[in-house]
Parts: sequence; C-alpha cells; structure tokens
Amino acid sequence: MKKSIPTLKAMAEQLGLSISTVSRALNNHPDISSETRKRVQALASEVNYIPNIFAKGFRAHKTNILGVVVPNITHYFTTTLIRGILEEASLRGYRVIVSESNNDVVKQTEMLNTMIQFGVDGVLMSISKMTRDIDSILKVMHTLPLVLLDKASNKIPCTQVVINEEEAAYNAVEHLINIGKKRIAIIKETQFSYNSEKRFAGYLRALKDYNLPIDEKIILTVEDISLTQGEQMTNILMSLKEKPDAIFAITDGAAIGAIKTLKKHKVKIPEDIAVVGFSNSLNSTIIEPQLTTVDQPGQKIGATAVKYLIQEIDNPNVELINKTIEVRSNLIIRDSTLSIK
Amino acid sequence: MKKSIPTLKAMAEQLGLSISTVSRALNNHPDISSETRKRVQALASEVNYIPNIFAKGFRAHKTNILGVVVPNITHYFTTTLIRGILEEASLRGYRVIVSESNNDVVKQTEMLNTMIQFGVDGVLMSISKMTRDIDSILKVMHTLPLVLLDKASNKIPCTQVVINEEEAAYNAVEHLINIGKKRIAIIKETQFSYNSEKRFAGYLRALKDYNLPIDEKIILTVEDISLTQGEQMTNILMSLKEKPDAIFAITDGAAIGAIKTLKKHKVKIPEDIAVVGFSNSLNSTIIEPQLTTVDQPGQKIGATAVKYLIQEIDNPNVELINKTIEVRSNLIIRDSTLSIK
DNA sequence: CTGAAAGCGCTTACAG
DNA sequence: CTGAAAGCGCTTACAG
Repeated sequence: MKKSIPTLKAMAEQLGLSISTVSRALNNHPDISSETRKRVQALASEVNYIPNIFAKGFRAHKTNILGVVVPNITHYFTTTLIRGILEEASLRGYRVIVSESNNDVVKQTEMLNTMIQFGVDGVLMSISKMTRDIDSILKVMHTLPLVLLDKASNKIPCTQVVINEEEAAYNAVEHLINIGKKRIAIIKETQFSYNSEKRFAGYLRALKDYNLPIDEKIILTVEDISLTQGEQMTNILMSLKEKPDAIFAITDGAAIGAIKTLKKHKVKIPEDIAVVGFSNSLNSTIIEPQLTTVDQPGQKIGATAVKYLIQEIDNPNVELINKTIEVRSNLIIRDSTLSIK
Repeated sequence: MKKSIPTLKAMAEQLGLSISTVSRALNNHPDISSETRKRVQALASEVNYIPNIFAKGFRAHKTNILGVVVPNITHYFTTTLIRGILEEASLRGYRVIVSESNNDVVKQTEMLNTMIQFGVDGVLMSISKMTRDIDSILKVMHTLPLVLLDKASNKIPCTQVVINEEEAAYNAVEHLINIGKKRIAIIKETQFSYNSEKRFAGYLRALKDYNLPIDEKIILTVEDISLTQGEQMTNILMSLKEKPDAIFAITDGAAIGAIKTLKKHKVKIPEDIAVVGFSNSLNSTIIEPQLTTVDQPGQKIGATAVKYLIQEIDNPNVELINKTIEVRSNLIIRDSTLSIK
C-alpha cells in the first residue's frame, strides 16, 4: 500500500542516463549540460524525489542529526531551550533527536549511548542534577562533540552556554536591598545543583557587598526544589523568632509556594516580606501578587548552543576552546517586590 | 582529536576473522562456535563497540526513528504528550525527532517533508490549527505511516488518538448545570480548530439534554484563543444586559483570563459566575480561586499513539483500519465551580 | 563452523 | 559532457 520512494537509480533508468549523471544534475554540478539538468530536475520534481539523507550521510559519516538530552521536558524553560535548538538546527539543515534523563544519572548515560548509536553528529545536554560521576560524559566527549547548556558543570571540559547565574542572583538580591530589605532568606538546593550553587554565590556576594550579615538560619537547602518545598520552607521561616523581610527562592515554583504560604499567614507582600523567584515561568504572572523574577532567554541559549556545536562538528580537528558563554538575563520587577504607593 | 568509532571491519582484522563472522557472533547467530563468539564479544565490549544503526537501517530501509510534529512545544500539555511518546518509543528501540509547526500550515508541510527526507519510519502529528488543505498530509500518508494525536481531523483517513473531547465538554457543562447554573457562556475558537469544535458540540448537547436555551450572545468565538482573549471576551460578557452565570472556556488560558477579569469586576466566583477550563494546566492550581478543568492524560495519549504507529510500521501491507481511539479524560472539580459552604 | 560477495542509495575521483 | 566503479558499515543468502 505504501508507494515506493523514488531513488536516483529509478530516475536514471527512466531517463536512460547513469546514476552519476542524475546525481550531478540534481546537485547542479557544472559539468552537466543544461538540457540534461532540466530533464532530470523536471522528473525529480514530478515524482517528488527527496534524497535519502542517510545514504548521503552514511557515506560522509554524517547524519545531520543533533541529540538533545534534558532532565525534564515538561518544564517551561526547557521547552524554550528546545524551541531555540529546533529553530537554529532547522536553519542549518539539522534535525533534532530529543530525550529525557528524568534527572536520573543512569538514564542520562543510557541516553548518551543511544545518541551515539543513532549516529548523531553532536550532543547538546542539560545535565541532570546529582551528576557526580562525570566519567560517562567524558567518554562521550571522546567520540562526539558535546556542548552543555543551562545546567552545566565546571568539571567537564567542553563548551558551555549558560546564563549569568551568579550575576543574575546578585542583581535580584541587590534589588531587594535597594527596596530596603535587610534580612533576606534564600531557598536553594544542595551543592550538586549547578544552577543553585551559582545563584547562592550571587546571593552571598550581594550580602557581603552591602555589609549584611549572613545568617544560616535563613539559608534553607532542599534536595529537590518545588512549589511544595517552597511552602514548607516558608513555614519554617515563619516559625523563626527573627523572620526575614524578603525571600529569594532560586526557582519560580518555590517562590510561588512561598507566596501562597505567606498569604495564608496574612503576611503583606511585599511590605512585610518581599519575594523574588527565578525563571520567569508562565505561573509567575498568574500568582497574585505577580512575581518578580529573572527572565532567562531560553530560546537564545538554545540557539547559541547549536551554533557552537555545529562549529565543533564542522571543525573536528581544531583543538577545543571550551569557552563558557554567558547569555544575559534580566530581572523582571513585579508586584511581589515593588510596592505601588 | 575524536577517536575513531569501532567498526565490524576493524574488529575482524584485529581478531583475524571475517566481517561476517564477527557480525554473526555479535548477533548470537547459532552457527558460530561459542569460543569465537566469546572472543568477539569480549573485544566488542573492550572497545565499546556500538553498531552503526544507520548502516543497519539503511540496508533494511529502516531508521528506527519516529518523527513528531506539534504546533507548539511550549504548551505544557504538549510536553506531556511528548514525554509519553519518548518513553514508549524508547522502550521499543525507537528514537524521536521533534519539530514544531508553530501553527503554520506551510511550515507543517515543510516539517513533514524533512521527516521523510530524514527517513523516519513513521510520523506522529498534532495538526496545526487552520489546516484546511489536507493534500500535503495525504501525500505523506502514501509514503509513510502516520498517526494523528490530540489535534486530529475527521477528514484524514488514518489512525487518530484523541481524548473524548465531546464527552468531556458535555460532562463539564453538565457539572455546571448540576451546581445550579442555567445561563452558561462558552469561549471557543472557529470551526477550523478540531478540539474547539468537539468541545462546542459537547456544550450544545448538554444544553439540549437539559432543555436550556442556546443563546448566540453568550457563544463567543475567537481566532486564536489565549489568556488575553479570555479577558476580552469576559469583558464583553460583563457588558451584556443578561449576564451569564457560568463560563465554559475551552482552554485553561482563556478560563484564567476570565477569572482575572471577573475578579476585577468584583464578581463572586463561583457564586455569581462559575468558571470551567480545559487541560488541567499547571496554572490552573496557581490562579485563585483554583480552576475546575478537564484533565487530559497526555502521556497516555502519546504512548498509545506510538503503539499504533509502530504496529503500522511493522505491518506495512495490512490494510489500515484507521480507528479513532478515545482516551478518557476526567473533570477535576476545584474552587471555581464548587462553593465551599 | 567460517568466508566471499552482493546490496541498501548516494557521491566522487577517475576515465574517456 | 557522461559513465563505470569504489566505498560508507552492515546483514545475509550462498558456498564450502
């Protein structure tokens, strides 16, 4: 029931030409007479000839496919990364195989291996939280160009495209200080989360620069940050004798959990306690008050990562430079920090 | 700098065997002596041999890759579809190429063509809104197995995996009637949106079954439904002499826009006007009051679609049955319709 | 039990 | 200007 897909051979027979000539005619090789070229191209469009890119790539050891591994595809920010990747890849004639690691290190390695098996030309990866064992990733790098994006790692010597995490967090905390906050809590993750560590560093630097004390009691660390964790941590903060006057949650989810809990406690936001999140997720404008947060240009990060990856694919013998490219993010100020007088 | 990838030929030379023997040994062919088999397999795992799936697939006219085309990858529901697709595909040894049509019919056709060019074994698609020209899709069907999911079309003769749109909408409206609502507005899209039409049909059937009048003035149709459109349509509803006592928005976004607008008008939700959405998006529990909505099992739909697609791939000559498979969805009742006494 | 050879669809250096 | 041939990595019917 399926029609047979047209091939060079079939067209060559039909036209009484050799396969080579047909191939050259379609690729606009200068040797071919314009008459032959026209005949071939006419037939090609008539039968809707589409070159088999694998036969092509198989010869050239190239599939024009990029592999993408992300921890969780349902996160809005991740989808913006992917959109950027798809667009840029498409412009450059690449397709994209996507897979999820579910923040599972074993699965992450598995995914990398199938990527190799499927012959991708390079891999883009946001690494899973809790990736302590770098070996499997290093192995991939010996076989294939690899670029990390968003969730990166200082320990892996490859090109990384990230946002200015530390600076963005610094700016967020500085904003809280500027609106008069002096006791700023943070809800963060453990040291195995790249993003969390960077944001925490920005938080610490801002407090130091403005001579604010660092108080362990309002530095809350959770294993796997979420809205629920934001609620729980905020309850802990509300039970303190010395309550904070601001909360910097390193994800929007946790920040929204914080806002929900503060509202239950009848705390005025931002007058009593201001809240800042991170990501500019869709939810951040649904919650009331709307959330001040850091907008991360996911699409740009994705597109940039593709550019660097293809550069490495096209120049396999150039010694790698392994830059870390920081894409700028912006603080979006909304009602959760800005009291409208 | 990149290591050469091990091949059968390289291993054959190293072991002093023929390529055929090495191939058979790795595939556990019964002819091979267990000693040879062991030697080969030992070397294979030592050099970390990974078969080139394209050389393999190229021979068998099979790439073990599925193509996915969705209108918009950033929609949460779409990511759950994709997650289901990725999981099921992975279990069955397939990889997935993803692409976005951005609800652009031309781009959708382009994507389908590159899918063919990249030699996918089959395609899963959520069709773009406003797809009036079916020809390009029918063409694909002659070349490749195609299964539609979620956003389908009665006009395309292929297997379709959808939710029970009509019934779900009926149940949602029935729920509004059960809590005492009698003048139920609907915010929907034009007739070129498959989902909208089905949901509208369910709305009409419920009103008829319960002998409620159908009033064109509270049936609002927009081109491209969104939160903003939900706000605008709700403003229109609030300007009517005879206001509705409930709003059924065919997406959560529009429902949330409705709630935001109703709150501005100081309307009590659900006492004065109840609101129901559709999708159970993440936002639906962030908005206050929390939104009653229809939960769509995206992951299951995705996984189911993969099963049917692979079935077609494996049985190319069986005459297609072109079933429409309906996956059940559930109404999730929350504060926007249920007054807690 | 093992090997030589053909072939999947394409490109390209080599002839003519 | 055109064609015959090799080769990309693999599997498999055919020999032996």
